[in-house]
Amino acid sequence: MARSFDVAAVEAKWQARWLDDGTYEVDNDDPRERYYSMSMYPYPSGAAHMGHVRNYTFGDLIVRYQTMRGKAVLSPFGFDSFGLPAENAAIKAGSHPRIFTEERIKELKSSVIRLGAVFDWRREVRSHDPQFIKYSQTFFLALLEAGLAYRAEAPVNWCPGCMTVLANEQVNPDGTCDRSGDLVIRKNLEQWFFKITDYADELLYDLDTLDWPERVKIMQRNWIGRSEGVEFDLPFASDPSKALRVFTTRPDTGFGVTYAVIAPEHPLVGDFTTNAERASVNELVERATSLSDLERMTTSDAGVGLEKRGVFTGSFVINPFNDEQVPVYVADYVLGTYGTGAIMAVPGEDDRDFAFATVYGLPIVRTTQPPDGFAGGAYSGDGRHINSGFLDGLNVKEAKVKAAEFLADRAHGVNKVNYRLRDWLVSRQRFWGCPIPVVYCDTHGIVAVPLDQLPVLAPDDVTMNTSGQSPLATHEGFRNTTCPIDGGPARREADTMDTFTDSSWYFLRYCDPFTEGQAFDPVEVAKWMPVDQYIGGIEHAILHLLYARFFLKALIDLGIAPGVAREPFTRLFTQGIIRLDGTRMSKSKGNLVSPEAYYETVGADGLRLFHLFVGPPADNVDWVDQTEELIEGAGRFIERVYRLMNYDDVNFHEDFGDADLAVRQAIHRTIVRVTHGMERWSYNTAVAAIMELVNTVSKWARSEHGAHRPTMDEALDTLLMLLAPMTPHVTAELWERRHPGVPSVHHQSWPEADAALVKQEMTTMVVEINGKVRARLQVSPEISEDDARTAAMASPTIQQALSERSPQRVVVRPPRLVNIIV
RNA sequence: GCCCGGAUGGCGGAAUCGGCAGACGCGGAGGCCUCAAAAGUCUUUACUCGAAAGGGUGUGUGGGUUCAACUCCCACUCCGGGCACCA
Repeated sequence: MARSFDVAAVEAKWQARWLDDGTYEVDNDDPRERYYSMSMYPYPSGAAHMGHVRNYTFGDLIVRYQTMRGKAVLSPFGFDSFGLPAENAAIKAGSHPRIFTEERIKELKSSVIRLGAVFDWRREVRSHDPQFIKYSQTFFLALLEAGLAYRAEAPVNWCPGCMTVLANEQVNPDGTCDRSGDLVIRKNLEQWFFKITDYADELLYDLDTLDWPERVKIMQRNWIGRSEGVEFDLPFASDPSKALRVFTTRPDTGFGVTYAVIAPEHPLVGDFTTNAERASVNELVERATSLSDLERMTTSDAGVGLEKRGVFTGSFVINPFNDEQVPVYVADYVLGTYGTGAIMAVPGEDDRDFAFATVYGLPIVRTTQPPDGFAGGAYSGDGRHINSGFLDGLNVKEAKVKAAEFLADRAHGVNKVNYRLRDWLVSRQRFWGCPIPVVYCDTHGIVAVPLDQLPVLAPDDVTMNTSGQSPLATHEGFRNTTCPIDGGPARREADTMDTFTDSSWYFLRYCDPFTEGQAFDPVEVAKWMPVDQYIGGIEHAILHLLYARFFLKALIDLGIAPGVAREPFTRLFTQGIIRLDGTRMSKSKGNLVSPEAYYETVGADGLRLFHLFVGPPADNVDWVDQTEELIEGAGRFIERVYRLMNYDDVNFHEDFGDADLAVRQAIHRTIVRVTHGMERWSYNTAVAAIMELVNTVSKWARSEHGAHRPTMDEALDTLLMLLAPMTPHVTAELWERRHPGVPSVHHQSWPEADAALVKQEMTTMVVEINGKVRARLQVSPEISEDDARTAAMASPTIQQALSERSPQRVVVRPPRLVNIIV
């Protein structure tokens, strides 16, 4: 496209100026009302791709808009610079991940600047910065001291591809690694955990206070998986002094218990197994515990026709509800890590139990009356209880209460809440992460590295192997140290922390990276927190957002972070993804579209405008052939604005006429529409409103009648201000030309609409006959019901359409509509 | 299987409350400008019957509520996403 101005030069000029002038730097003692807007800090993967562009376009629009609204806007940027890709790339290239990472940061940073996105770069954060490491380690030790970080042996998810353990959150539902796609296997290892489960309830209930997309909240609720139930004893039939403890959410179905199941990992498996059954039980236990989760699940998938696997232990327990003996099975569909690791099985009301009972020929008893026509197997809905002794006739809710009381009396029953959420496993057997700052001493065990010795930094001369051991473990100089307590020989922890630890507090560092010797001054943090608007990808709906919420709550409770808000992100916005050929655009898929080429044609402004206009920000964008034309269209629109500003051929006149008044009204109605769009993430309609105004003004200015000059000035200035957050370069340039020596358009106050001009003096009223539009009348918006009726009936077209017919009923809704029923 | 979200012209999408369906843009068609093209500009563009005036139909499908439904209710189809032995 031939441009009437040098887009690249104009954009370069303004980008340099915003940086040089520190236009978007904001001080902590700024007296204006505060607004904290941030996008999720990116993993530095090199030059920005279209997904970044889209993300930062929205973020930048908010920063510039809120600034024009008179607020002190905190707009920070940083890099999530620890992580596996850099380490793997460094191994491949025989280089160091730091070198690799810092190159990528440079690329990404410059392409973010090239987009025209503005930040207070003095606050830039990098996870691998020694200062940042120091404070991550400080927080680890604070959690350790408070008992919120602990070391335990646990069956963990081990990814053979990544050569590290993973958090539960990083394992896909099919049992593969979220990152590498390898099949994750189970290993028993000693690992570090953060006790996020202490905060399960708060993490659940505080979701209600957040202005977040509902689906993100739902995902977190499901992930936390709170469930209320009863834990109670099933006594051994052969030795009533011993019992199998089980957890259930449906104590009301107790009369339907026809067997019990114990997980293969359960410590009492041996006690239950009779000699006759020992061989088959051992075989099942061995198989179940050595299988990957994927294999374990695919061979026994619940209720979808695949056979559940289990064996009879030879023992029986007594159902306290009816004193009947029921057999105990070992089966791999019961998890050792949830509840008590054992269940009462109710095939009549539970799908999984039903499937198992069907295969093993176990009795099925219904205890809830299903509705008429119910054709399924297990029925888990509400209904009247049957076959249930003292519970008969009650509904589920009533029966639960009574059954729980009964169990409390008879079977050591207690009400119990269980969560799906597990503690957060933070150890990683990798190099490129924050070292865990503890040493192991033969005498004193786990000893924290003293604060004055932080940060513990990894040495550079480490062989980045992929042996499955932490690379740091083989570096003797690092590994061998002395015990801080007795000075005796000790070994350093060789694992590093999950990088989600870094992203759990970086937003606090942004608030105050200036105070020496502290991660941040809580007084300064309190000025900014919580984040007013957080923007990022839906892929972080659970992991990052849950961890960060936990971390802030913990830091507040430890007295480290200020307690101004126990939730870090008041409003969350998750923008849509960009898809190419139906799949998500990503570096790993190699289907990236680079923004570079567009900077040469339509500029960053054109690209930004396209992203704002193409559809609702939350929606996904399919990158198709037509997309190029849409981007061209955005560029064309900017051209039109540019030309409109250079109004050589306009016929100006002095008198203010009706046509000029109409333009003033259009200007002020546009202000309302655009402001509205800005406030509710409806940028596509805000852009449309501005386009309409440009069309109106163009037509008017070139009309024979000509334009009233002050009105033209008002139109052009307003247009520039409304567009400024969207296309910041060209608007800054045009504003400067129109108003030399006056502060930039970005320093102007957001325009306010004049209510008198927004008000319509005439509006269109529709007249319908039998719900079909037959006439449109111009009426006053304040028209009375009677006048509306009279006007409608008097309309010639209506008269004609009615002819002989007489209205049976007339619905009048002034000033919008009159509907005549005949 | 369960839970969310969605379905509107050739395309992206618009329509605070139940009250003018299709704003705005892309694409298409035609005109102007031009030696010609590009750029620009003007007109037109849901479908359909009609020469026109004018009429009919139309927001995934089928029902319902209402004077009036893209919007509310019920059932279903398809698409996207999440969860999936958590007892």
